[in-house]
Amino acid sequence: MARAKGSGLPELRATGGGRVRMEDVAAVAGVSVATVSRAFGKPDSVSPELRRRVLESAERLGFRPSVLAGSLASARARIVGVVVPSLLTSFFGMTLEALAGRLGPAGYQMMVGHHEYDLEREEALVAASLDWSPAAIVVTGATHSRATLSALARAECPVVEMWEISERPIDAAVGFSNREAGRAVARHLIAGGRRRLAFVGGAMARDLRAAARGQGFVEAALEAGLPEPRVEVLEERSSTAGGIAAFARLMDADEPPEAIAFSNDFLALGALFEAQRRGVRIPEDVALAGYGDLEFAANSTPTLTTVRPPHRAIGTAVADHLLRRFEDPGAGGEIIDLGFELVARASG
Amino acid sequence: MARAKGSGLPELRATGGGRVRMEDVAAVAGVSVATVSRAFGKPDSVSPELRRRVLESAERLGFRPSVLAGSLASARARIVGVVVPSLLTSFFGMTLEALAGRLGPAGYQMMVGHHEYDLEREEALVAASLDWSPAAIVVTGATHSRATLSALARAECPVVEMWEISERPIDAAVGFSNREAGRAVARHLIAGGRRRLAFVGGAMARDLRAAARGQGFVEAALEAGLPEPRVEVLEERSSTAGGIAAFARLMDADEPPEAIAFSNDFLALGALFEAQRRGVRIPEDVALAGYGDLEFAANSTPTLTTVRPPHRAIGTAVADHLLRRFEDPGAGGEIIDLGFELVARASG
DNA sequence: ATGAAAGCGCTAACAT
DNA sequence: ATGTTAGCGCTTTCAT
Repeated sequence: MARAKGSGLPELRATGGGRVRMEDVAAVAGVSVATVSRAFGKPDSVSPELRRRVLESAERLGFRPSVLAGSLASARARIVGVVVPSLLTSFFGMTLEALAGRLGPAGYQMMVGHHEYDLEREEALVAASLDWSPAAIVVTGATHSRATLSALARAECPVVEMWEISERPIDAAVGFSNREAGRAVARHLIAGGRRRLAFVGGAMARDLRAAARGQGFVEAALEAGLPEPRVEVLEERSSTAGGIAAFARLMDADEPPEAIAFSNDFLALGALFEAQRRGVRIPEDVALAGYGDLEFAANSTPTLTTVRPPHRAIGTAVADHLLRRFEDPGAGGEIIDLGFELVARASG
Repeated sequence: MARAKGSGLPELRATGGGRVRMEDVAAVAGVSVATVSRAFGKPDSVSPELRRRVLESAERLGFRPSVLAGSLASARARIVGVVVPSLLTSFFGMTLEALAGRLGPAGYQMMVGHHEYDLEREEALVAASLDWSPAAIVVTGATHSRATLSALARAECPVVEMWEISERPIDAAVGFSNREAGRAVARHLIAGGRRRLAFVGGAMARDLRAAARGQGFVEAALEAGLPEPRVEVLEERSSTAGGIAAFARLMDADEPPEAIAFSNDFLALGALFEAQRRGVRIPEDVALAGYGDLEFAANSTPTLTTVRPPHRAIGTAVADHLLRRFEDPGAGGEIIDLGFELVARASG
């Protein structure tokens, strides 16, 4: 792969093999590589005339800076590693879209990984992300393995934990209190006159935020002087099938609950399906509440009472926080509580 | 940030500032950087003894190779750029999870971007991906802008188009025929004795695969000698709200259809909700069919007839195809038709 | 099997 | 404002 070296003649390079480098652009524009680099990186530090010439030459040659080389030289890659539990739910999808929506235009790419609520896999993903010297790393939740924690603490970039807020985050946290969300649902159901409550949680052993909601739910019931709610723990996460099974078990008990809260709207949807089959009236016979405020919750028959987490807002806030810190490396982490919203509808 | 240079003493480096480089590991292990590089990159080319020493020293120092530097030096980054329309539906989520599930263990990271079915945004995402010199790039669908097409054609890496198969893909294609899927639904409904058909499509102007299904649906109806199906095009994609509105419009018409196919299960779910409200019996009064075989389709009341696309299989097949080509750079693109499955249930 | 040395393509001091 | 010159931390010939 022959290539003209040194102060080349300002000719167009032959088509074909070999990538176009800054050196080539510099030669054609009649400037140094530093100027070309500046014209792209900090346009204001280059005179309008030269900037024009550089950009024009670059355009003519079809030059695209190698972000790999740029990252290595500047010791910072415009990558943000994002680690979420799953790519299947619209929850994290919303957050990712909001995140990418702000990060993309700012020139940052997302490197995404998912771990199915497995802390060991999270560990591997965090390590893999860190290997790229990312500009920042975003993880989900406030609970991590020892190794993840120390890797994150050692990281030379901003670290944000999202979807849950803890008192002492590693660096920054953006989310809301899942426990409070659980309490809010219980209080709402209790205010509706229900006394025998139940909670159905999907994969709470691994999904610690669902577990936190369940915990808050039970707490609030006890504080209100009600009998301890029955808690059904499902193996799977968020499936209508799980909701159907749990609903059936609960309603077939000697003393069926008067209200059931689910850790996910899909679970509640399953209960709606099963209630319809059984002729159980919602909310007359039993009140139902979900979590997530997925699109169908507002349109089901009956419409579903649920909790709306700040999915998009989390993504936007994380992005804004990071962009601010990229601009001002002096800025530190912060805790941003975005809250949640209880959406009372017909089901309970 | 002081750092010992030259042939250092084989001491442990001081804690704190500065990253551990191969040079440090080499010094401690008493070998050259080349050997350290080989010990990590091609372990078989290093004697067992030295390999052990290198790995041990690396471990002791907490050394992690800079993949940025490695990528630059070898001119290939272990990144796969993946561009999907959306991160909100489990369709692409499934594919992404399957893809990451195979690519991750092989040492490749996914760089994900979404474009909301906007070909211009796809163009930008493809360009941004290419800037990283990825090992491969995966895009969704077979239709792209001129610029995207030429950028992809010029790319020095495998390019795979997924979720649709075309006769002449840019390089490789993994998916199924959306048009055939539409035809299959129509044939199924017709076989059930329905003659007045309708199709409800979400955002078909942009979601070209949904449009292809609609086209196939209409074609099959005409071929069967039926009157041309009414086609309702919705602005939004896949919402129960849209399904409700379309169902209402269709059923309020002078001659309501005997069967309705939707471009998405959520649309059909909305119709189910609305039918329940109106007391319209499914499938007695009107048959309903969806697309996607989302989890709830098997559990709704009534259960939903739908088409199951090979979401996971697409991800796995794309990953396998790529991994094969990474091993054997001589291998070329291929067209992999994974088919789809019509799942007949109670709704139609 | 191992080492020496030359880059990979760019950024960032440091000069001018 | 622009150019010169070191690297960034690896991989990879090419020797030995």
